[in-house]
Amino acid sequence: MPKAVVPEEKRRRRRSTRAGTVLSEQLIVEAALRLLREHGSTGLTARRLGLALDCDPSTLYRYFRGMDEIILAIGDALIGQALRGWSPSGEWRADLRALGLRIHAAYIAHPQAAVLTTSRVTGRANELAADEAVLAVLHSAGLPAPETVRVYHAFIDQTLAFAALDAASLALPNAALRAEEVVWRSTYARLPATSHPHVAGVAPLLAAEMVTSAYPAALDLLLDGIAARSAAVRGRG
Amino acid sequence: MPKAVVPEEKRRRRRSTRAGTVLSEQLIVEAALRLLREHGSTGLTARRLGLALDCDPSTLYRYFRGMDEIILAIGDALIGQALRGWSPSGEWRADLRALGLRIHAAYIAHPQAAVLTTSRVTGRANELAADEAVLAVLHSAGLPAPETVRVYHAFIDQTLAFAALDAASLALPNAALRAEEVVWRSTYARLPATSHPHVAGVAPLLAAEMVTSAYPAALDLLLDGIAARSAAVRGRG
DNA sequence: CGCTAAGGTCAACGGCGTTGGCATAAGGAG
DNA sequence: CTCCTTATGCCAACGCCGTTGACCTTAGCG
Repeated sequence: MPKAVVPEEKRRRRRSTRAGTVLSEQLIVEAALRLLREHGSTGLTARRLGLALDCDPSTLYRYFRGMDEIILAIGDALIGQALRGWSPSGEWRADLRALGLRIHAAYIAHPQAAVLTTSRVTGRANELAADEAVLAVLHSAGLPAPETVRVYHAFIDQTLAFAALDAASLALPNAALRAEEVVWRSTYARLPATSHPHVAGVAPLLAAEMVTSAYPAALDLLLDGIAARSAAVRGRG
Repeated sequence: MPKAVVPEEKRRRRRSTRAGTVLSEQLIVEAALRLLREHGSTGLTARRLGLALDCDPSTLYRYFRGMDEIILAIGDALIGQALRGWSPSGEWRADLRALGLRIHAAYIAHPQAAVLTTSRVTGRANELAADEAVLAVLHSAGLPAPETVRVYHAFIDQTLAFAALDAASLALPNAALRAEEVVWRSTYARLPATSHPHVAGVAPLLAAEMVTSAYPAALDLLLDGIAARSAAVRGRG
């Protein structure tokens, strides 16, 4: 086994596999994303990856220290996509909203991958860029520094948390997904008004609401909260 | 293998294992929680559970259809703990805040278990009771029904999503946890002001803030948002 | 008291991540 | 053009995993 994996930019000798293809980190990550989409969030295995790339599973260890490092590389790719092409407009509320929706959307576009990566912190370039962008936008809202940091934390964690939660629903195997739908349509819709009056009272609305993501609504509520504090600060100051 | 697992309340014959202990669903769930706490969120395996209970792993299949059903039973137990002893005060904001913090706390008390269960919907009794409680509280805030449902969704998903995210951090293996700490103290704290001025500007505040949960702050912002809308409705109505 | 079947045990299957040893060919040095 | 080094591929194996089918034993009912 390699004591240390050769970093991608230092690779000189590129042998081809028995099938003739030449491997690379990028190729592996792309294959992994494909496997995840096709086989679900538990469908990414070294053996399957080897099968998809037509190489021996152990070959992967020449590129990554283990399966976990492959997962981190996938997460890095996702967060990179989120901010690609974004630039601030100068209006803090619109910018914060756009940032949140973009990050959320990037994860949701690959739900099975998101499930594995959303709660991992890497400290890599794309993550840092996102944090800087959010703090820059908040700066323009005019809050004092401690409040800014608190709001930043709430905003970024809420975004990641909802991405993880929504991804988990989307990534459920079909069988489990239908089981959940059945729960909503049968259990919740037929709940007797005597025992659960409030649920029963809004059951049809619930059935329609719960199949969508609550993130946009939660984001807007959060932004309302920030706006209220920002206004209060300006009123005092 | 049993075609159908005998439900707990119908069990008559209770043989003891070779070790003399008599099994039950509750005993198994308790052992599972212990294993999770001791060995991390990936440390719950049928073989280990058998070892802990001093029985053959296959015996577990007399009580649960598989590992996944054991995980659901664990989740059910957690959400049961969250609401035990709670009762509404009548003041919607205080009640909603208490409910959110209680559910969050119940999951956080068992982070390794929470990681496995937070994003699962079971439609079981405790889950329904929690939903009814939240809707009842929101009803007293005086929002129109569609708005109530939207706010309910945002509230409950925010709570579960943060519980999952925070649990994931707490449940990290010690090695990974220290690695993340190092990222915060080294990467973020030493970021040059030229490339990341806003991060650099609040770096010390960040280091202190990011090791805590953002849920209370995010919850308060959400409540602020709800209060603003509730006030607007009352102003119009 | 004797029968039935619930609930225990055992052995085995196929799959997993990971590793050490080995073969081979890429690419620099002369 | 040839030789040497070593990066990078492959193979076989280890010890886990969840799950299953066959078997045995004993609790509890008639």
